[in-house]
Amino acid sequence: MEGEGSSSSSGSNMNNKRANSSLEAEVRKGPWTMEEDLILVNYIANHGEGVWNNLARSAAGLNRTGKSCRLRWLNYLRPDVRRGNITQQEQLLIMELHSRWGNRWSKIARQLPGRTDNEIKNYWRTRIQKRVKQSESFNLQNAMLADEASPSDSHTNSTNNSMAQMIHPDEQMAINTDDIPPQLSPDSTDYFWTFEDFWSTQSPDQDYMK
DNA sequence: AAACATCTCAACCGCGTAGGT
DNA sequence: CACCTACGCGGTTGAGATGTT
Repeated sequence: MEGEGSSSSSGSNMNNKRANSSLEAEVRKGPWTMEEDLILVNYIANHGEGVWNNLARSAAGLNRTGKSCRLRWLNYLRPDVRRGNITQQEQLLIMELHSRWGNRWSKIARQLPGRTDNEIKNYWRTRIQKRVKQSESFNLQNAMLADEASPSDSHTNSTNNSMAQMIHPDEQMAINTDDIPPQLSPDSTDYFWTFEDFWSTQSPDQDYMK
């Protein structure tokens, strides 16, 4: 279904070293060079973005697929791409939107100007999801301990504090809980989690970045 | 200082879908 | 309606960076 041959090459032999093989004349893969970036930026400056396969064919000196060009532009070269750490505000928004929409990264990214779906997806997987998993096991341990200590007492009550209580007042404006449906949409069950899960692992002054 | 482990993120792939013929 | 092409999305990979022993 794709006209640019993505299916014709095995994913297991596609890094930079391999790109310098005899096949390079056909299509380059792997990390972009500064020269390639310049060619792409100049071409888009002159012709506008879109029609990526045309671009890939027409831009002299650029032996990339249209798909690769699109990705490079959208995720890295576009002037309005924000680079650098995700702010705490952005993090909260990502968490809220993910709880609402699941892994709809491009949809989430549209709510964060300058951030790309790829960046948000990576951020979620490497930072947030990791903490959620940690907190799940942590909560499980706590639950077991609580059951041993006082079987009649519900340990779940402790997680029923509203998220607003745990978030700095400045950040509460980013969260409109009225917009959050009572339950997730059916397609988001893979990554169901709660803010309580996340914040239970955080101390107030903790640095969220790296 | 070296070896090993873990993390990050740019880039790839496969798939679904929209639009044109 | 069937087919083809192009685009966009989400999942995954792996090289390089960073941390730990």
